[in-house]
Amino acid sequence: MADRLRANDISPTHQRVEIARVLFERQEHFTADQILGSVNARHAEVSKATVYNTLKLFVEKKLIRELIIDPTRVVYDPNTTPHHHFYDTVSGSLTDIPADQVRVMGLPPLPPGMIADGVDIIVRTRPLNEPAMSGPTQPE
Amino acid sequence: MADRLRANDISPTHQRVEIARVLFERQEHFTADQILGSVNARHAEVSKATVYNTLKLFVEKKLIRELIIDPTRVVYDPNTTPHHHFYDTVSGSLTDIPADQVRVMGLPPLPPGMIADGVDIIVRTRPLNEPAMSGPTQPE
DNA sequence: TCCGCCGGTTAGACAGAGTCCAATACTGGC
DNA sequence: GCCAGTATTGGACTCTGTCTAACCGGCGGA
Repeated sequence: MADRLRANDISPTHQRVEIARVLFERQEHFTADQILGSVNARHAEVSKATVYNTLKLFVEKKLIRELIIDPTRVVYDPNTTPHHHFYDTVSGSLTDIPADQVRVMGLPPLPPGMIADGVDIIVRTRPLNEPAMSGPTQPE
Repeated sequence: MADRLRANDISPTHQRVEIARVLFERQEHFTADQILGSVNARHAEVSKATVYNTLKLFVEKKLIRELIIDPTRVVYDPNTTPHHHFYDTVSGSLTDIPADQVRVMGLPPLPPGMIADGVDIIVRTRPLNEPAMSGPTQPE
């Protein structure tokens, strides 16, 4: 794991390795808070500030992606292959959609002087029986 | 404007009408805070709580849409025709993309027991010269 | 060995968006 | 005009994320 960080130009401190371990061993979507909890679960030793610093660093170095989907919290995604998401507006859970099958056609040209930074597709879903969507996210 | 609210099953109180006026007269994207400011620009007449209550109500009644694009604040969109967005990650500005030309192909079937609630496409852009963004998402 | 540098970490204060609550004001139907 | 139910309100509160200033520790140089 330390090597993986080194390969991405990140000096592998103890804390960073712990955080990377949480992110990459279980290939899931995490909030900063969940990572803070997971890392400190056994016996605690990473601060909130470091978690935020480290996540920001990992995003910069493209080890993870930041997902803006839930109005209340940012989610970090250790899967950096191109993909999109199903978002269950009731439970708040995310499911990956591999991008290689997906094709988007008919997008207009970018505004002048701009270049694309990425295309995100979010398919919002809800359980069949659920009355309707009023408020997103009801975690757990 | 009162009629427009009544037509959507909303009793048109003064506050709601004021808020609706801000949203629909200028056809732009607004944050809750901007609306609070706009409505109270002349002299204070609507409280923060009411702005949030009303926006939530309007979303429920489908007079406006909620856009989750910026990590720090929700944006409300008075344009309810199907459309997507360019998002300038540097300036934060949003531009509409009419949906009628856009076609998405190859999406996998929904997870079992789920129905789609909508598909959002966000094309993140940045100015040509801008040194790259530390911010959101980097697919493709 | 000792020293000083410097990147990394930290606690806790802080900021901003949004929610909650209990009291009060208003609206609409009669 | 009265009343019941609905809407509004200020203010306290929560939560996520940021900032700051102190501190820690590894490493190179003398």
